Amino acid sequence: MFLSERSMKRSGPSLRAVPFLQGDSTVPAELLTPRQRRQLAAIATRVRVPARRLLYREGAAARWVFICDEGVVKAFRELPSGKRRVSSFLFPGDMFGLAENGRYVSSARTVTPAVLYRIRIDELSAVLRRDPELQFQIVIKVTHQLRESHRRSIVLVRRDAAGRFAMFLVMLLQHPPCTPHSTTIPLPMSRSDIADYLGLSLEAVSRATRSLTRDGTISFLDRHTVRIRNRAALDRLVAAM
Amino acid sequence: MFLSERSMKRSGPSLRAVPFLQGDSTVPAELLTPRQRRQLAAIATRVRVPARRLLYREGAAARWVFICDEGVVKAFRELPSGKRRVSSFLFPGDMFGLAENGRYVSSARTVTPAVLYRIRIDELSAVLRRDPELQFQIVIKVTHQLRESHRRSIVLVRRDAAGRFAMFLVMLLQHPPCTPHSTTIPLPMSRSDIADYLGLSLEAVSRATRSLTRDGTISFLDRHTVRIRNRAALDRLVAAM
DNA sequence: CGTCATTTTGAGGTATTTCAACGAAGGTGG
DNA sequence: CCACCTTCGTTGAAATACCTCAAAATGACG
Repeated sequence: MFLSERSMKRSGPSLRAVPFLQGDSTVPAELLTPRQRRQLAAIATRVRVPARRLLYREGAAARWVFICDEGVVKAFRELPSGKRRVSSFLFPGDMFGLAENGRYVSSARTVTPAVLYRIRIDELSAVLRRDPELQFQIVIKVTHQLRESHRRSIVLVRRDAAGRFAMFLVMLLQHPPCTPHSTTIPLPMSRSDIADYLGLSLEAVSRATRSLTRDGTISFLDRHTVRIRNRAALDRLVAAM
Repeated sequence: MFLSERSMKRSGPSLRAVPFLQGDSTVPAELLTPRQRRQLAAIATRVRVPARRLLYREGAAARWVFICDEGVVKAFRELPSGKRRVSSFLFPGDMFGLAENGRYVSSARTVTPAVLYRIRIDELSAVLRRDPELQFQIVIKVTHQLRESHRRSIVLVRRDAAGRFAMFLVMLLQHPPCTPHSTTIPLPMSRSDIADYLGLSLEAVSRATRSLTRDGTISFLDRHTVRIRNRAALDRLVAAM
């Protein structure tokens, strides 16, 4: 299916999330200890996947859970009308493929070339039941993704395309290779992926980017690289709701 | 703070969710065994809360996690503009109050009189680490809520108010006291709560309900009770996207 | 039964969607 | 290396649907 490698080569999967309890970092941190990573690595296969490759299809029998190690993946659903909705982008340290009744609830496709850890669901279940400490980190991670999903709901309700796009950019700043104050942001996904994620038409995204470019808030080095030129203006736009 | 009772009176908290692995039920099932419920009950306080009572405020130090046993609760955030967004309604069997860095990420308020299990976060952490089987059910529950949040994102992107409201009704059919084929649905929350949940203006919700009433899809027995008169039309509306 | 909050209704303004067409980019084969 | 083709992205103009503001009607509650 994919090019796979012995999982020993690396230290094992990592999970990034903000935990329940206070620890004054605002940046999502690595949750797992080296021991826990090795434990996951023992049941994981590290696979290297080219860009635009379908990982699984909505409704298919779910055998594997994935953890993203490098690259970007999108989880999406096709609507009856043929429209597509991207329910989330998965970045390094994100987990995806958690099923419902043994079936995937959305499809997944790589956006860029990616390196993934692929873990059989039954093996993961077994390991988690054996290692409460590791499982606790999974609880934290899933909860983190739940909070992110709630935040996205707020984005989707905004009526202005530029505001939504601005929030999208700030969201990307939370993920590697960005830091919260990065000024250059890679946009590996296509405009229509962004549109499907933000619940806008492709044209609306295009007009929003153009509008932000024209007023000097951002600029494009190329189509897949944004430069923030006026962070204050961007933050104002994000807060204007 | 609230009226509290010995937690012994009942069998303990219940959690409802669709598990990862197949089990051909489409209806969310009770996850916990009687033993697990007793275990949670041992560290939980059962509190009876009047309607419209604030449970906690966004940003406050998070000491407790809640599990809804009876009634309906809303989790919401206030936006800079003063607008309100309801991020979720919590029904019996739902868990809420999971914090980020020791702080609640949204406020919570009872919609109806409610009975809640209140559990100290540190005690819950301790119990979960001690009981992997129980913790596994928590993973399933949080994952379930994550999927529901993703489904809601699809609702929010719809442009038509009537379609969003129709999906809201169908969502309510998933929760007690409804069954998937119920024809009478209680709407305990106010129109503006629904508006804040669906990302619409209060007026848009009102017009949507009126429109659905006029064409005979639904009718109102009173303002808080909907009767589905044409299920096929409702389902068509839900699917039209 | 009166008061207050909630809900409904009306009219105009605004932003996005849709439809259509053009321009740019990337990949393939001659 | 160039031509060609397909996909992706940009731009323009009209239609649609919701939002906002304002006011009336309904219902809840003491």
